[in-house]
Amino acid sequence: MFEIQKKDLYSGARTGILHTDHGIINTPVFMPVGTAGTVKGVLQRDLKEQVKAGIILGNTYHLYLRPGIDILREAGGLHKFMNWDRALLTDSGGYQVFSLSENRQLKEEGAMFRSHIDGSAHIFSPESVVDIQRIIGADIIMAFDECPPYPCDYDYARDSMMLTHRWLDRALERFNSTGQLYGHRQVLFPIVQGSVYSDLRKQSAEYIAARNMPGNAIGGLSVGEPAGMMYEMLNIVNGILPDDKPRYLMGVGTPVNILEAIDLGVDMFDCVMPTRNGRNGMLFTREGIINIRNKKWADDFSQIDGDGPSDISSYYSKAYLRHLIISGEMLGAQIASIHNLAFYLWLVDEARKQIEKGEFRNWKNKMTVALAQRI
RNA sequence: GGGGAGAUACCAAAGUGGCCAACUGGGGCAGACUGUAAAUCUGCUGUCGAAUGACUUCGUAGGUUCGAAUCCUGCUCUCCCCA
Repeated sequence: MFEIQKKDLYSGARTGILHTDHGIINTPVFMPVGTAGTVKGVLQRDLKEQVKAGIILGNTYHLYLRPGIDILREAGGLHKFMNWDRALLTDSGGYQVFSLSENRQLKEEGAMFRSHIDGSAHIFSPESVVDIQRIIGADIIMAFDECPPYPCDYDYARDSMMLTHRWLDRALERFNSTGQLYGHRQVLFPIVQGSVYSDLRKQSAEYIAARNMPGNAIGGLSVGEPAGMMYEMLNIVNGILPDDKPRYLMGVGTPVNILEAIDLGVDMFDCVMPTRNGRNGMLFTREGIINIRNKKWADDFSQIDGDGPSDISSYYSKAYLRHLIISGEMLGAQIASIHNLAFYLWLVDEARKQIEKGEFRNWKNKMTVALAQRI
């Protein structure tokens, strides 16, 4: 499924190709988040033509609650339902165990949720989450895990990690005893946990590596811990996870986080930041971060990002986009989302080119300074 | 011409003797957002100061009172009803 093309001599960075039945994906890759079967505010057409996304995310928890698995099955899976013929990855709902923690109870069997929509009670188990993801039909599906919060004491982190491991083995059993429903291949990625504790991360990475799955994910990071801690954990984990399998860092992150993680050997990313922060007026550019709501852009009629990552980025002016965002116009959210996503895709694509040229480290060091800047 | 109501900060609008530099919306300015319960949330918004605080404000000019956005009088302006 995955083949490495080029390894950087001076860092852990590498380029690769990920094969799916919905197209091949060059790594490093950024995957736009489309929780409820839509990347918020962005047409599928624009995901292809402007953003140039080869793979996007959906979320098991959200899709299970609405529209529900019956509709998804009837539709023939999420690809058909949303008319997306490129690759899909579904998150398992593990993150919702974390983010909706007030509405949930954890047990060995699984997690009891209360729907954020109507308060109704539901149970997710490692098995049922595999079943649901079979019905959704994503190319890559995720094991059901617990994403512990930060800070998190050692005992909780250890117990949580071990629960995630037990859940993984149950998920694998279910996954291996069921098949795809729609004629294309599905693979399951397990998830490394262990909070910010080196020995737990090591233990978890070894456990996950031993399952010999087609790809491996790293979860439970960027939940509030300092970035340095995240890099430290990545360094440990990536030293253990097999080289010849893609490594997916879940939920990360800022452009700088992504470049640092690529440096440490991560291949796949997703994050709500380009879309959510875009809707809220934050734009990512090569020169740094723009808060387009700031008054200083009111009469700046230059392109949002001249010579930028998408046609949209150069088609509209900063002053116009500011006006739209300030006015709460939905076109503003669309433009900002498309631009930011295109920027993220450009960033990882450029990283890939730099790795191929053997100049990744130098380029990254230059870029991280500019990218973190507020302009 | 007669009768009535009103004038509060950028806008709207509370407040009717001390807890008022003045509720609340909106607007403005800034911040947050990392496997999306987020087109959401937070802070500030008279002047000066990092702050304790100081100073100037509730149409306008006076007055009553220890104390006035609030009570009294004159003036200016606005709106409504009748003719």
